[in-house]
Amino acid sequence: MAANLGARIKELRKKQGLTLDQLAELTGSSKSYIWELENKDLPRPSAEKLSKVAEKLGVTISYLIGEQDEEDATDAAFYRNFQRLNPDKKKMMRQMIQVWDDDE
Amino acid sequence: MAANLGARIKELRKKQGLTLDQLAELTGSSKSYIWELENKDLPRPSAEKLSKVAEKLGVTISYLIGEQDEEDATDAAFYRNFQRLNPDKKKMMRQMIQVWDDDE
DNA sequence: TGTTATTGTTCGGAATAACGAACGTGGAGA
DNA sequence: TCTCCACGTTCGTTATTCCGAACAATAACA
Repeated sequence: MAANLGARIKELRKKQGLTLDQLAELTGSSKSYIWELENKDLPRPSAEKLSKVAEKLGVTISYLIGEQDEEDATDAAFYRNFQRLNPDKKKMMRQMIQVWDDDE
Repeated sequence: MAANLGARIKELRKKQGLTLDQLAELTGSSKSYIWELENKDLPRPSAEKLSKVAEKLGVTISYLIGEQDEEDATDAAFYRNFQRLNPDKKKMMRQMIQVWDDDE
């Protein structure tokens, strides 16, 4: 599972110009463990740890685990916008999707 | 962290009328472990396991861990439905939100 | 080049995730 | 009441997480 979890973390970390130590500090982990996440064959981190890492790197856990591909990024962006809507507008969107969900 | 993770899992499981065995089967876990998640003082499940549990229960990991409140969970549910739409419908939703995003 | 920080890597061990299998419990029906 | 059966709980074991601290490599600059 997620043979590329390490690669994704490393890529995002470098993109933000962070060292292992810094990311470790930010996420309440040790740098040796962050290194393991990036380099070990089969990392199976706790949801707690990975959640913090994902948050600091600005992605979701699903993305890191590999359940989400690049294409889903567009959807994720839509979702962030949706969340900012006021309750009335959210409600309208929900109703709309309800209808569409039924056909097909 | 997440003193209520167990409570949330149990609540959602019951709401769906699932037994420990059934949820275990659905998520590739043992029932004894699902029980531990629900009842142990400080469960610290792997992202992998929790991800599957969250998926089957129709919520996000963040919600289970307690980083998300009820409203966010509703939004997340909406999002999952959205993702299942075909591209055309997604596009319409995006356009709609675009307009609404502009005002105010 | 030699020296000093800075960053990355390895290692041993304590804590615990996750399992299977045994055991307890409550409720439906005879 | 007694039996059966579905469901929940406990327990012992193995593998893995996650840590700190030591060690290695790289960068920066005289």
